[in-house]
Amino acid sequence: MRDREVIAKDLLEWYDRHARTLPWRVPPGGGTADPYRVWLSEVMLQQTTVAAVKGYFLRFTALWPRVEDLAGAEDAEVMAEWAGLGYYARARNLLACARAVTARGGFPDTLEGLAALPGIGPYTSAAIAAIAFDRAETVVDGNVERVISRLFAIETPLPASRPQIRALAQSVTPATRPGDFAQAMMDLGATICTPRSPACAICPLNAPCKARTLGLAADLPRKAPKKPKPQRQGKVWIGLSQGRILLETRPAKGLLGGTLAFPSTGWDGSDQPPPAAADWQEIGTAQHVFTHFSLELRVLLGRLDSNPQRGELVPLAGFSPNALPGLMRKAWAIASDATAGLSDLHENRQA
DNA sequence: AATGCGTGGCC
DNA sequence: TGGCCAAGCAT
Repeated sequence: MRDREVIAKDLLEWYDRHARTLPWRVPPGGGTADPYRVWLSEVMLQQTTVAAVKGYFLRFTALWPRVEDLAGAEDAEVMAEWAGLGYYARARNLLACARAVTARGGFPDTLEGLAALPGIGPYTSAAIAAIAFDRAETVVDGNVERVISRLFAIETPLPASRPQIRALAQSVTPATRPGDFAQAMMDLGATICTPRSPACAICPLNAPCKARTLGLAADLPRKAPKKPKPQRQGKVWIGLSQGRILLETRPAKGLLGGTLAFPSTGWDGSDQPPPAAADWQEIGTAQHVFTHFSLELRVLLGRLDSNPQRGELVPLAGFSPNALPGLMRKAWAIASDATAGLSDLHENRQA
């Protein structure tokens, strides 16, 4: 048996004993999983931790058990359920994908067919093809990049090393149980071959691992230096009027695209006046860190004198901060604290 | 090819 | 505590 085959065999034996139990997962050797659940979980897991995804996955599948159910949901409903998970383009693409899949009568079962759908790229198409359709596709995500970089002691920094990593990952992908192999690589990366202080002593691949042999495991993969994060500033207006609160749906593209939000300005490239005349008072500052900048958002609270020029007044009784993205939840929390004595806000807030 | 795009947890 | 990191995709 060749070295590369031994790697797959040893990893699958480890997975048979140590696979994590996850809501979207079929036990090792249990065959293929429901493509809808595989797809939904993989999209949610893009750049997102398992711990953060679990609750969202359970709520989505309870609300929409089949892809046809999700396809029939309203845009705003899906955005509200996604709120807090981040990377909101995923939610918009999720719905577009569900509708495309429903229109064509089910998920395509090939890499190329899957990759043509919105929100499904090289990683996700390979994951669905392998896990749901038992195709011998090679899945390359952040875990696989780390495991392969160490296994073969690749010292070229990411992202330049990607082509080499992909070729080596393909060379260890087995023809049988490709889905279990993909999930095994990810479990290994998540639990043993971790970014810092990898647990080489209990790793099923420690014998063939070149980085371990060279004492380099914790130093790989090397990465190109990151750019500094600029600091941005902005304002957000939380407007109240007769038991209603002023909200708007953000433009479909760009920062927090398509999410429900309080009107704001200055931090996202926009430069806007207050959305309405009101006794605006600055009550605090929300601190938030996005992928490529940090933000100080000054929170203004006011009672409207007249109808707003943008946004929509929504009854407080029908408003839940859970439908807002994280940044806007922080702004709301500041307003909520500042008005602890005001009945207007709190009689409807059963936190 | 490099950049834009969230959030929470970790040490 | 601030930087780093997590099952990437679109453009």
